Amino acid sequence: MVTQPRSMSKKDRRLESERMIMVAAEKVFAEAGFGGATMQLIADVAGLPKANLHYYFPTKEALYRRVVQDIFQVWLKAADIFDQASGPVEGIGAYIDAKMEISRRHPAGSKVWASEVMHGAPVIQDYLETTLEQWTNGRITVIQSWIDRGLMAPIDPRHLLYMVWATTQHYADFGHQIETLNNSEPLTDAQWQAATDSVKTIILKGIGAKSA
Amino acid sequence: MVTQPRSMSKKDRRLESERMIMVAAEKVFAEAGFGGATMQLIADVAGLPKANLHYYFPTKEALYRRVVQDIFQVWLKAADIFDQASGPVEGIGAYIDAKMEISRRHPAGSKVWASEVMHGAPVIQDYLETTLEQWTNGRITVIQSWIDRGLMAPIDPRHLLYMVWATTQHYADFGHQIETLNNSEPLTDAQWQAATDSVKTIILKGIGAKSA
DNA sequence: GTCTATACACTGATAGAC
DNA sequence: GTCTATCAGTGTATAGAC
Repeated sequence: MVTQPRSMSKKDRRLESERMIMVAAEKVFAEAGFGGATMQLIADVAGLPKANLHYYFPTKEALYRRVVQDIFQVWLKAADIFDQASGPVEGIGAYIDAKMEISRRHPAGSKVWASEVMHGAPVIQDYLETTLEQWTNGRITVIQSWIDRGLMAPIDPRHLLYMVWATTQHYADFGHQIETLNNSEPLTDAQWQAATDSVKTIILKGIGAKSA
Repeated sequence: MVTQPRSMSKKDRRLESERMIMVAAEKVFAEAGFGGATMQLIADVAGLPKANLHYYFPTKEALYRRVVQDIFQVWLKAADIFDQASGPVEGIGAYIDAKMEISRRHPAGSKVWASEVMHGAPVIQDYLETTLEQWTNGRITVIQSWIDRGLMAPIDPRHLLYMVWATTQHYADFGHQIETLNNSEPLTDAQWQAATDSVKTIILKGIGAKSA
């Protein structure tokens, strides 16, 4: 636990405490799942007594909900880059770069998201039906316009998006398996770059992407 | 619960009971995770009193271990098709077909496997280090030989395998999300075929695969 | 082999002193 | 706001009748 400067306002200290708890919670939820995680363990990782967690978050489920919502925001923000692109090479290439970077820097978040969806999205079903669906449909329109302009082959945009999600998130969600198959060593900078290059090469070539 | 014919031998009845429990366990572990699953719920799904589970499987963990091992066997068996192929179009194409079929027919198993790996493979770490590593290295050798013979582009075979795993398993592990984005309807036969075709088209074209 | 009843441990949540 | 002590509920596992 890090001592907080006394110069902080009450609001800042509350936000700081919440943030510390959520960092610990994300890690524990990712490693143990919602059912396997315990408030005691989250408290230990955060360096606080268990009762403090219940002071800032009324229930375990409320804490979990906040963690999942946070991840979704990070994930959506990374997708902005998509819209600034003039064509599939720039747009999908940059999107793959951004998602691979998140898998590398935020693997716990990706795992919590995967676990939530795998269990039927009991907590974020409404986000899937509103925000995610709208975002997806918007991106499908963009990809379709690239196809119509002859900038890429007539691939179903929806399945292309699924492939990008699946492939990039795999390096976070199945990171343990990948590390085991890498002589139980974490991927080096060069290996992450090689992974990203492989993914981009196969997908961009596979859809016949041309620069705009 | 289905009444068992009295013609069965004791051994057959034991195997039959174990199988019924394991089918229920796979479903419950997939939906709730290891920590969220309860022996009571598994017993209810299997149509047996809770105590019977402990008669056939000493602990919850032992039952879970058997479920994960079973999935791994199914998964390995589907990969045999890889070795009968003369080139990447046949080999990788058939492998994608087989894995998509497993995702469709065995989604619960795929989710249990994903969950196990995401949580650091506490139960099947030894399989990752032995069987999976050997299988992977063998397949890398095959793919490399295709590259050397000019049958496909010089893609890192390891990342190609990861892409096939990620993409095909995504349709099982994230099936709930995909269904939600499909107007909350399960994919039809035609949609599964379109998904499989999209995946095969992009990957085979992306690696510049040629028939042998 | 099968089931009911129960022991024992642990978890989420809270009361109340400071 | 923070912490200790504790409660109520649930979970795994087992004892013992049939």
